[in-house]
Amino acid sequence: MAKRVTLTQAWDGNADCRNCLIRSSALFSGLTEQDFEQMHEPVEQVNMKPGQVLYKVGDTGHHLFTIRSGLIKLVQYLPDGTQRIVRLVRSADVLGLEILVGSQYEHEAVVLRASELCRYPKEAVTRLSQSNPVLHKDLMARWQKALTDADAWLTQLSTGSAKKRMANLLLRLLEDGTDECHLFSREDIGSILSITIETASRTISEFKRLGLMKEIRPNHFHLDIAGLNKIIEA
Amino acid sequence: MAKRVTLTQAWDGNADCRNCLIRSSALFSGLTEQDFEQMHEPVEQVNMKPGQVLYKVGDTGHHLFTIRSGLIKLVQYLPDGTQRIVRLVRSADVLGLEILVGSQYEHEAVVLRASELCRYPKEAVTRLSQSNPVLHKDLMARWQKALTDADAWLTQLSTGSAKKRMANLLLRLLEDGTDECHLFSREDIGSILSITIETASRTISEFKRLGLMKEIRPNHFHLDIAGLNKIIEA
DNA sequence: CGCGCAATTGAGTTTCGTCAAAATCGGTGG
DNA sequence: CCACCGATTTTGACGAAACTCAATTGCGCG
Repeated sequence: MAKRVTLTQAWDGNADCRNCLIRSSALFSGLTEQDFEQMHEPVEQVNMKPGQVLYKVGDTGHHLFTIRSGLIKLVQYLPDGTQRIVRLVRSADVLGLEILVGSQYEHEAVVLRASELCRYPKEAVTRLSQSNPVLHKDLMARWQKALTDADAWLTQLSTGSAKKRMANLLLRLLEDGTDECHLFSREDIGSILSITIETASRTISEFKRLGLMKEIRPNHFHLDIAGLNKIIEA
Repeated sequence: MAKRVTLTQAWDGNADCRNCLIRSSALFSGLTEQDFEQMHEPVEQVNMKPGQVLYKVGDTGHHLFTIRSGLIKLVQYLPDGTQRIVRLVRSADVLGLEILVGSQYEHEAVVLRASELCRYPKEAVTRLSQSNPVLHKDLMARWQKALTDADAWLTQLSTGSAKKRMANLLLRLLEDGTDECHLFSREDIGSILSITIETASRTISEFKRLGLMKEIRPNHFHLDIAGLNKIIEA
């Protein structure tokens, strides 16, 4: 699953980071050649398929990840055993920041759509974040983004009626630039919105009936953006 | 509201930070004398009373705060105008981290219980976080704590039945070491748990009837911790 | 073709929100 | 000290929303 990169290639990796097509998502785009030479372990690229688990709650973590493409869910479990999805991470987000502070992951990270990740050794991130101001600033920005996302998750997806929550989720899943979106299983939708799969299904059916969404192909929808916004504001 | 401290006194402030009784809550406890000398603006202590507003959403922020004592709510507003409390901050927490990245506060910060705060100039924090490894690490730890809190807020206070949420809230409000807790207005409880004030009131009444909580003095309760935990796990 | 799993739909129950009225609390002024 | 006022809280009755349990449909895959 992880494509090994040798130490010399790590400098190629450097070039990769600095010229990365998805530069905004690479953590190490601001690093110098020196920085890379001091790394004991190279940055590796990891490709994962839907359903695979990147890490679990309580795993001792040695790596952080950024997402180049794809979609991953972060899950936590409640005392009564049910699961709750607390965040979706996608291109330009980081996974595993928590291990810079503690040593264990706090979520279970499960792949929803085939994903390309970059894997960074914790030790290197810790050390370089102190010496490299660009990485330092970038790291803070990503931490803050995660926090802002968490707040939005709470206010948009966990507050109000099922219809409002669903509308918010749909709009949030819009492929950028279009008015289309992919959906995933009703079970995942349920544990995002904190509703049952039946309510999720019924709400979607109702939206289809109202013309707020049209199914183009299985789980791929065209959305009536204005209409959904009306529901949210109502 | 802000007690001015002169530049010379800022060095006293240094001593204060380093010997702070609530050391864990002071941001600058790891700073050197040099660090303090380079500061253009001193650290100030701010005292605030219930109801006062520390900052609002969109305010341009020049200061971060730590809480020495007291309790503050962070509020965001929904599209339909209702408000949602997204976090409670208390001793050892930081407020306003977001301005290290953006420039505006993302919440409205309102005092719930009389609070003593330390106020740090953004500029100093930004600069020192790069040069001082202790502050650097501390800052990351606090950012992560905010994120962990946000996740727990979601799973414990925004998921499940009103009874479970209320039980979680009560246990979370326990004064440490005791089995007692203060409550605040039903309206605040409502916008923490995302329920109406009526449901909040009814749930509390029911808990009292079941002997899960006894009102010692107004809004001050003795809790049946084991009993409340049973509700959560059910 | 049929099996298994996910999604949908239906019926009945529970929970929660809404609207309205009563009770309680805190403070003010007579 | 008490009476009165406004605001908050509590309680009640009703309706709407969401959950539960169950049956049905639809779909992918062997």
